[in-house]
Amino acid sequence: MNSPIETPAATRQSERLGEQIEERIVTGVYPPGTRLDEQELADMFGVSRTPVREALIQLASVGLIEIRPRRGATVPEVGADRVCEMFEVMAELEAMCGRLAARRITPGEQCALQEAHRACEAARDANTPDVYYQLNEVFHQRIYEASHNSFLVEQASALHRRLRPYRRLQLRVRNRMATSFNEHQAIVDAILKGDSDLAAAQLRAHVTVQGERFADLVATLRDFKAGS
Amino acid sequence: MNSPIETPAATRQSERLGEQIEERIVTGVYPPGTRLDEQELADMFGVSRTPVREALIQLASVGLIEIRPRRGATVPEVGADRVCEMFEVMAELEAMCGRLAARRITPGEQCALQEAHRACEAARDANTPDVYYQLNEVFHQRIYEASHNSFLVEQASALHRRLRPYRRLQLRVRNRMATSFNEHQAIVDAILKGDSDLAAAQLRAHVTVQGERFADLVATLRDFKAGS
DNA sequence: CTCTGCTATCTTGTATACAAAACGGTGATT
DNA sequence: AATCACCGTTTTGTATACAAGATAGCAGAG
Repeated sequence: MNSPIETPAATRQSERLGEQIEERIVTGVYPPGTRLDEQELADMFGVSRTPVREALIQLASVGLIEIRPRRGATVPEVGADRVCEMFEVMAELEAMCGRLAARRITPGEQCALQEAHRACEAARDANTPDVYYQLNEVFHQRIYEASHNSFLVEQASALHRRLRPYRRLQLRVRNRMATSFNEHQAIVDAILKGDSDLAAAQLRAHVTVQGERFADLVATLRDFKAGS
Repeated sequence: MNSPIETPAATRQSERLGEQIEERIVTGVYPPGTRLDEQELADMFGVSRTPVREALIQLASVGLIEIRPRRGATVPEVGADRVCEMFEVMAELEAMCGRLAARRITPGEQCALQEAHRACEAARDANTPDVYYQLNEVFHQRIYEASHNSFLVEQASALHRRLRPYRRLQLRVRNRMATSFNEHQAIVDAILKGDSDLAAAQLRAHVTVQGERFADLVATLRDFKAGS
């Protein structure tokens, strides 16, 4: 009934603009520190400044950009430490999803979860990280939904989305796909077994690892920079 | 250094408008279902529609109002079940704050926490629920900050703020103040002892109770309505 | 009498115009 | 030569004007 992605009557320009700009931010087209000139964006998208401003305000209130009064909008420098903080919170949110899912998951959702899991397995076997990455999103989304807490689903999804670029960095780390899948397996087992504490712990660890990988990566980059 | 309330260079009108409107929503001046007419608000605040729109968009992206394209902004009917979901998430966020605080709190923050706690005690002894309510906010904020995760502080603060009206409902429930203070005591003890698991559990319970109280209240109201 | 279709009005969404503040550059002074 | 002050330019913030979609009321048909 509800199609997963719906933009039916998204009549509002600013909505679309917001998504476009967000896309450019998370994909690195607008790297941190970029100044977002309203007129420039307006010209680029062929609209006036008004919808651009509305889009920027919306992005700002989600934390994706920073608007300082009278000084314009900029893509914030997201200090690595802050990203780690976000992973820390994400780990807890996912753990919570897992805990609730283990207790509340319905038979239908069990099937959906296993299906998503098997799809990941196929991507692993095919050694296609990009596909795995996408299916991984679905897998986690299934767990969110199984928590039967719509507010939690929204919060978790939002943060997950915001962390996407940093997770993407680790895509091709050695064996990451296989390791990730094994962790998924343990998570699925725990949830289906109804062991909420175990599911929470597994998910927390699964996400925490991602945060640590990110920290490792940053540290490596820093050393690289210092050494050059 | 940082004064608790600061609006130093809040040059942007929409910022101020947003706070004003938010205040009216959470205090019930604009009850759920209210239609927020842009022109009306503009006239009321003596500004044009532009800043009003910006304020509304900001509120919408935080979830405080709902904007349906071409159909205006309304204060959403927040179904009781959704509020319960929010309390469920809040409990976990606070638990996380407690867990981290127990591990990371600094001596200075220990003092600040105890100070806030003693202030609550005074309010309890004076039997002044309104004062206790305010000091309770400070107390929880202290714990947030002691987590040393600024992102978490932001998230927790935002949700805490959003749940304010529902927490307020329980202010004068019998013995609530005394019970709350006792729970606070256990939380403080756990944090100062450095027992992160205990601190998390205590805080989770402390918040969960609030959610349950709210559910009780709703159920009571429903029965009352049905019986009348 | 009810239901449907049209129209008038109102409200939202977007564009443009105007005011004020911040930024940059130039020139004078020490 | 360096620093500070002043002025012009640029950009944000707000107001107004205009276009298009939605709502409500009325009239006519069944």
